[in-house]
Formats: sequence, structure tokens, C-alpha cells
Amino acid sequence: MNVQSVLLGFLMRRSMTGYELKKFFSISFSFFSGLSYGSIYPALSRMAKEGLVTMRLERQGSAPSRKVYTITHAGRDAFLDSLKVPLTLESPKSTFLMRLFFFADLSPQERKACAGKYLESVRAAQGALEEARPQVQMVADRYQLLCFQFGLRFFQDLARNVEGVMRALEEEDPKS
Amino acid sequence: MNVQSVLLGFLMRRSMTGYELKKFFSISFSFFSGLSYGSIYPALSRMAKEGLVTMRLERQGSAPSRKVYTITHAGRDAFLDSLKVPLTLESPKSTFLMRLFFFADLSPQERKACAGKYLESVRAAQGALEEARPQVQMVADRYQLLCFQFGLRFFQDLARNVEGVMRALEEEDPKS
DNA sequence: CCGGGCATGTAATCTGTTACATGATTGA
DNA sequence: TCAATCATGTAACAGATTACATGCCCGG
Repeated sequence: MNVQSVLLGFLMRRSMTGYELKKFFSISFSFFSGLSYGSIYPALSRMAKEGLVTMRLERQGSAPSRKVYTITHAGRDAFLDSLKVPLTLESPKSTFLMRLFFFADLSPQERKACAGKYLESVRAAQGALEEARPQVQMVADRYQLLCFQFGLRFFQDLARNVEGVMRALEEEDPKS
Repeated sequence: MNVQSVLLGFLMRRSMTGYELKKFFSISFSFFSGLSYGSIYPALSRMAKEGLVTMRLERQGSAPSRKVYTITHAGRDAFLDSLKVPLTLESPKSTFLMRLFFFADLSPQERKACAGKYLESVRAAQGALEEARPQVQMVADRYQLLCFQFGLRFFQDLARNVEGVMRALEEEDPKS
């Protein structure tokens, strides 16, 4: 699932400018992915060249022109095809996992501090996601809500997993 | 945690060639990350230039020479410093999450098939990891074992999460 | 004799981010 | 007047992967 598919997916819902796509993306997707203008604008240009979208220039007085992109039939086909490509399971690329792997090179205090801070950040992410719920519920369909819940659970599970590690660290060095 | 830090981390344990590093990496790390020669060899050359490692050429008759890399004092420092850099929480970049987001564009059957196949692959990964346990236990220290268990739990949690999605899909369309 | 493991490396490519560059409108 | 929002884009960089290129040794 690359930039192109995501952009097409949003354009399936309605026509938008690159700027709006980024905003939309930030609201709905923020917790599991990000997209920058540096990838959105070139992708839209390319897709227009390839006939997956059409562009309509909206001049508005002296204000900067908006480029409203609309998905074409070919674009829809490309998007629906991309939804059928078999998924590949990604490995849990966690910075914490990497760090944990080399915990032997840290002191007991450093180990606990590291795991503790990570746990905090996981809980913070979880909290932020929970607070975003009303916003998400405004724009999300049934499956996007499922997506949201998947994300919440993900962070909950992650927190529990890290808590397990912390318990193991405590057992090994109960003092301090 | 970039290529350099990982390589230095392994070289903290013992001196090795690029080839051995890759093998070591595959055994211990495979389930949460991968490294290719295309990134290992250039990194080792660069690190040698920067004085983080030293290289000893081992000629062995007509067989290809081995380049055995040994970590230097500067290398140790660099590695230990890299362990103290604060972790940033990464977002759950899951291909499944992306797909789920656009499930409205699939048929009920396609949705179930997608989630089902993904669940299968998660369970397969879980199984593969469990089978690798004896191998891991041979080479892993206490924290690397913790790492392994973290990975196992990760897949278990992921499977449960996907099962939750599948139940939601069933409720919506109980027939078939 | 041939496949697999040992051993090294480069070049092309991909896919994206960050920083830079510009400029108007609008509301506090 | 000043910050935020709207709006577009490029250039440099980053960090990797994949495919290519080479060649020996050993066991079956």
C-alpha cells in the first residue's frame, strides 16, 4: 500500500487538492502513517500524466490557484486492483525491540529507565488516540472505525508487552 | 537504531566478517528486522574509515580472503552512546491496517478473505518463531530471550486483534 | 559435475523525508 | 500587525533493497 493507492483511495470518496489530501490524511491516518507534501505533490503530477486522475485548476482571484484532482475510471481500476494484492506480513520493527536486544550493555538503572520511558510514550500515544476518537467518529465509516479500534488495541497490547519486560527487569534486580 | 549501531552491537560480542554478521543477524534478528549485504559491506567500510572498527585481512590459500572486523574503543563509545539516544515510538505501520481502512471498497467476501489470509500469515509467523526457540536459546542472552518473548507476544496480540476484526465482519454479514 | 555454502562487493533503483522557496488571505 | 491557514512545488538527502558480478571449496 503505497502513496499512490492511498491518494486514490481518498479520491474515491471525493475530489480534492493535494493540500486537502494531506489534511484528510492527518486526521484519519495520523496514528499509523504520515505523508508529506514532498511525496503527495509529485505523486499527483505523475498520476495525472498516467491518466489515473484529472486535474482542474481553480483560479480564485489573487489567491493561489487550487488544483483539484478527480479520480478517473483507470484510477478506480488501479485502486481496486491494489486492494487485491496479497498482503505481506511485516516484521515488528520496533526501536524498543532493537534496544532490548542489546540491554546487556546497559546498567540495571538504564534498562529500567529505557523501558519505563518507552512505556510512557506508548501510553501517551494511546491517550492521544483515545482523545481523537470523536474526530474520527465524525469522518470514519464502519471499517475506518474498526481501523481505529485496531490501533487502540495495538497500543494497549504493546503497553502490556512492555510491562511484562519491566516485570522481568524488576525480578532480576529488585532493589532500587 | 540504524545499521551501524546494530553491527557495532554484534561486534561488541566478538570480531566477525560481514558475511558472519549477516548470518548472526538472520538467526537472532530475523523476526523483527533484516539486513542485506548491500547495506552491511558499505557500512563496514565506512566504519573502518571512521575508526569505529579495524579490519584484518585473513588470506586463506586460494579461497576468498576474509575481512575480519574488530570494534575499536571509539566504536564501543559510539555504540554505548547510541543506546542512550531516546527512543521514538513508531506508528503501527501495518499493511493490514491500510487495507482495512479501505475495506468499504471490497465485497463482504473479499473482506473476509483478506482478513482471513492475514490472520493465517500472522499465525504462520508465530509458529515459525516458536520453532526457532531452541536455536535462539542457544545463542541468546537474558535480554535477547526477553526480546524473543516480546516478539511472540506481539504476534499473539496481533492475531487476537485480527480475530476481533473478523468477528466484526461476521456480525455484519453472518451468511456465507 | 553440480549445488550449496563461503566470501566480497557495486550500481541501479526505490521510496520517501526534510528543508527550502514563495506568496496571498483572514481573523485576532 | 502578526500568526495561522491556505496553497504549491523543488532539491537535496537518506536509507535502504534488488539485482548484478565474481569466484573458490567441498560433499554427494
